[in-house]
Amino acid sequence: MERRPIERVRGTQDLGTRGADALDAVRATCERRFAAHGFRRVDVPVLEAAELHLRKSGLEIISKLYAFHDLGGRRICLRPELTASIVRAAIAAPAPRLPDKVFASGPVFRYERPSRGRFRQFFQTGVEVLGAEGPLADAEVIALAGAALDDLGITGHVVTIGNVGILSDVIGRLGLTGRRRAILLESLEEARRHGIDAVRRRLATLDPDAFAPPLSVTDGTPSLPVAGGDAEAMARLVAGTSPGDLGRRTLEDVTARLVARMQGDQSHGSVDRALAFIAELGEVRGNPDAALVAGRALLEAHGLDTGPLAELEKTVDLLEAFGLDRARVRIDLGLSRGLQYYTGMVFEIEHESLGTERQLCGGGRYDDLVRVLGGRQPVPATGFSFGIERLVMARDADAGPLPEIAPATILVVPATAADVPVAIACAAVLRRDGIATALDTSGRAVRAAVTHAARANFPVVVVTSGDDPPGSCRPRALAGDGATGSPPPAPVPVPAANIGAWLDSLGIPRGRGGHHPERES
RNA sequence: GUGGCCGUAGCUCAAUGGCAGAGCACUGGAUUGUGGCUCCAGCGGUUGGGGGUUCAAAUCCCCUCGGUCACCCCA
Repeated sequence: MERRPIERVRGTQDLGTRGADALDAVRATCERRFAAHGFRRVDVPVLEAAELHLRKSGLEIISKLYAFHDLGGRRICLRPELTASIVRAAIAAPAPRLPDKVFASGPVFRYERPSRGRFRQFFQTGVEVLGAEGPLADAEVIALAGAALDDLGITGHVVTIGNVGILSDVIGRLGLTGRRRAILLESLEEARRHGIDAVRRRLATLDPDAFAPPLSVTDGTPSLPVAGGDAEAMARLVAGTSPGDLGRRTLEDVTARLVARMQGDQSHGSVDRALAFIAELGEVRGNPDAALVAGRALLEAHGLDTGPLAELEKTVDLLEAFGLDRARVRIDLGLSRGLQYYTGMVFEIEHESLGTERQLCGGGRYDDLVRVLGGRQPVPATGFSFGIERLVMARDADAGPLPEIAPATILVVPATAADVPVAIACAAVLRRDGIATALDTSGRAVRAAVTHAARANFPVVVVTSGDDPPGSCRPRALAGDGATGSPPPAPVPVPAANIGAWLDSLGIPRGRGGHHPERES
């Protein structure tokens, strides 16, 4: 029989009490902050139809999706994020009133190469505001993320804000649509990191027609080196047309119109103009004041609507009213973020201590998602998600690791084997009093049990015996004001029902969650 | 997905082709009903897994699994 231990699945982690407590504490701190701002908890499935995430995030994401066929032959996936499910649920059961402010937490899954701060299963917590448009809603969620970080004691972070609506606007005005539009939209960061030529190369690979040379007509013989057989056939058709049939239009004019009609938006000039704009847009970043000026200059130079930039400016101004430190905020018009459903404001929060995987938070506005996922009414929406494991790492870096939490406030130890029933009864009384109480079931000597209690950070140990007056026990403080640090005379019996007040007098909290004062650092 | 580094006791690490070890932790004892310190003792390993070279492998080689760092991408 094979006895080799089963190994953990790659990219997952086993958390002991310390790690699990830290994750839970950080999640709870975030959720408390969300709730304090009027957000309400929702919960959505880990399992979803793969179609949900494919439709939302595009086919590119399929390689990172944990997807499989279930026993009924349905295509299922483990969710890679929470937003899509929340929106799906909101379409299925619309909120009675908008805006609907919700938060959700839970594990998500992405098939990626694991590294420090990156796992295949990890926890997210985040908020969504459904049914609210405009800079105020955007500013609120950004500030909410910042407030949660403040609550956690995280200080070494930077908030970067962009707006993909600007580029989206320009691409639309240039008449670029469909796949080409999608490729251009997602190339913002690529342009900055690898240069505009890298984008050009990728576009040429994925969409060979994008850079078709201009049409030319010589001697009445159209030469149309446009890729695709239909273009040639059309050229012959046009060439065979007598000039008299063309009215006042030239042959070239008609051909160009036909090409445009047949090939939609494939005008190479538009693509080149879009690429040039993308290259410039990616350079606009820095502190809010300077970047906003530069952004406005760029848009005006291209004769473009400065509306999206004005919204961005308003968002940044509102952040100050929300109490977010402006020194922490940066503008980056080249920020596009990976997931393609953002339509306006986008933002991310990075932490200096985390190395390559430094992003704590990502979010933005997604006004089209409800429609994309089948909602009948368009619902403007905005939100963000934290990566909780990364929050734990950032918190530890800025404020030191959380102190260990005691298993319980009191460890009840039977004086001898014969005293076990008394100990059980005593523990029950203490718990009824709201005091987290563990029972020592090891059977070891009292001295060893007390040593164990001290090492395990129990603030109080209680020894019970049938020899004491009924309903009483002998408590001993291992922490707090009553701790002496050396072997004392044996404590006197105290009625178990009075232990709560006794704990209060020593400044020891009753529930689990108190920390051993002498062990904190 | 590409490339580099690493993997030895529960944890942190030694052992440079020649007996697999230390500290911490854990268990018991030193006062048979009360402290973390100290002292004594004990427990603890297919050296990630598999194959190869060698008289001899934790050590060298190959494969594989896992971790990690830099890219890519993202929380």
